[in-house]
Amino acid sequence: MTEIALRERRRRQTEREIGDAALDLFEAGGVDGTTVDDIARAAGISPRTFFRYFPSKERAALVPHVELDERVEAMLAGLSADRPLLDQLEEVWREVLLALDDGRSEAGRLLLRVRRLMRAEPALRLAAAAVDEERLDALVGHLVRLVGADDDLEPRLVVETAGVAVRVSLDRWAGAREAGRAVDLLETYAQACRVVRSPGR
Amino acid sequence: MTEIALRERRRRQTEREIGDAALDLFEAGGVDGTTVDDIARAAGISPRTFFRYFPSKERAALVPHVELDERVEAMLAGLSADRPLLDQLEEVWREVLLALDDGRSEAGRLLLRVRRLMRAEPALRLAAAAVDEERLDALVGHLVRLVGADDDLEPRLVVETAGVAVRVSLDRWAGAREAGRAVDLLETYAQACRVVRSPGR
DNA sequence: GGTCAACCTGGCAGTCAGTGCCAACACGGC
DNA sequence: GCCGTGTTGGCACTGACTGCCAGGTTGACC
Repeated sequence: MTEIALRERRRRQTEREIGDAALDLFEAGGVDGTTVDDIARAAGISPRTFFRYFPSKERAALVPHVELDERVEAMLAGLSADRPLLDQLEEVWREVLLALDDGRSEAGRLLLRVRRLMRAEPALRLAAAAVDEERLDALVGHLVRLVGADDDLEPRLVVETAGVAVRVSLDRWAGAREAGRAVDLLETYAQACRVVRSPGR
Repeated sequence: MTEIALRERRRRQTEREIGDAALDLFEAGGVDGTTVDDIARAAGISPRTFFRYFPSKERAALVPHVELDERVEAMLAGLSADRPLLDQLEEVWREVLLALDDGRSEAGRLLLRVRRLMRAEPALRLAAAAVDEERLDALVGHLVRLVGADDDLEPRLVVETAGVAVRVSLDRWAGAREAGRAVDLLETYAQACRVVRSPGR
C-alpha cells in the first residue's frame, strides 16, 4: 500500500526532474539541438532509464501536471447529460485556464514555458497533438456513455470544437507573452468561445 | 521552360510510384512493420533517393493529389471578404468532398485508402496532422490578408472549426466503409457542419 | 555530333532515437 | 540475513535520417 504510494511519489519526482532538465535544454538549444543523452546527463540518469520514463524526448517536455489533471478528471466525471455538453465543457476548460492564473501559478508557469516552446518547435506541437488526441478520445468515449448516444459524431465534434478554442487561446496567450504584450487569457478564451459558437461573422 | 515542366512531371510520377509502394506495404504490414528500405526496394529506387522525395516514410503515404490541390487552390484564391468566411470555406470543402465521389474517383479511392490506414496508424495520423497544420496556417494567413484583419484569432478559429468538420467526416466515412457500412460522405459532412454551427444540443 | 551545365541518383559513413535483454542493485516484508 | 519485486544501467542492435562525394543523365547550345 504505502510502498506503492512511495514509489509513485518517487517516480513523479524523477519525472519532474527529467522534465525540467528537458525544458531547460530545449529552451537553450532547441529540440533538434538536444539529444536524449544530454537530457539524461542533466537529469543524472542513464539514457536507458530516460526511455523508461518517456517514450520520446519530446514527451519529456510535456509532463502532465498531476494536481491539475486530477481536478480536470473530477470535473469531467461530474458532467451531466441534462445540460448542453458544450456549455459544460467550456466551463471546465475555463476553470482550467483560470487555474493557470495568467502564468503565475505553478501549473501556469510551466504551461507558459511549454506553449512558448511549442510555437517554435514543430516536433513539440506534434507530440502535444498526440497527447491531446488520446485525451480527447477518452473524453469522447466518456460523453458517448454519458448521453447514451449510439453515434459519436456529435460528441466528437463538440469536444474537438471546444478543444480548438482552448488550443488557439493558449497559443495566442503564449505568443503575446513572448512578444512582451499582455493578453488576458480568460478574455481571449471567452472571445474564442463566442466565435466558435457563431462563427459566421 | 519545357525542361522544367518535364522534370516536374517525372518527379510527380516517381513520387506517385513511391507513394503507391508505401501504401501497399503499409496496408500489408503496418507502418511500423515497413522500413524505408522496403519501400525503396518496392519502388525501385535507393533508400537515399527515397529521402530526396519524402522527409519521412509516413509522408510517402500522403502524396498530395495535384489535380485536386490545384482546384482547391483556385477556389481558395476566389474567396471573398464580403461574405461570411465559414460559409465559403464550407462550400469549398464540400466541393472537395464531392470530388471524391464517395471513393469512386481517382482521388477518392486514394484518400479512402489513406484515411482507412490512418485509423489504425497513429504515426500516419501524426504525419497528416503536420501536413494539415501547414496548409491551414497558410489558409489563415490568406484570410487575414483578405479581410485585412489586424488579428488572426477569428480567421484561425473559423479555419480550424471548418477543418474539424472535414476531418471528423472523413474519419467516420473511412471507418464506416471499413466496417462494410455505407455512409454518405456529403450527408455526414452536412450534419457535421450543422453541429459545428450550433453545437449546444 | 560534341561539349557544357544543371540536375538526379546511389553508395558510404555517420549520428541519433528507440528497444530487447541481461546482470546488478535497492528495499520493504518476513 | 534472506527473498521477491521493482528499478537501474550497460550492451548491442535496428532503423530513420543526413552530409558528402562520385558517377551518370539529359536537355541546351554551339
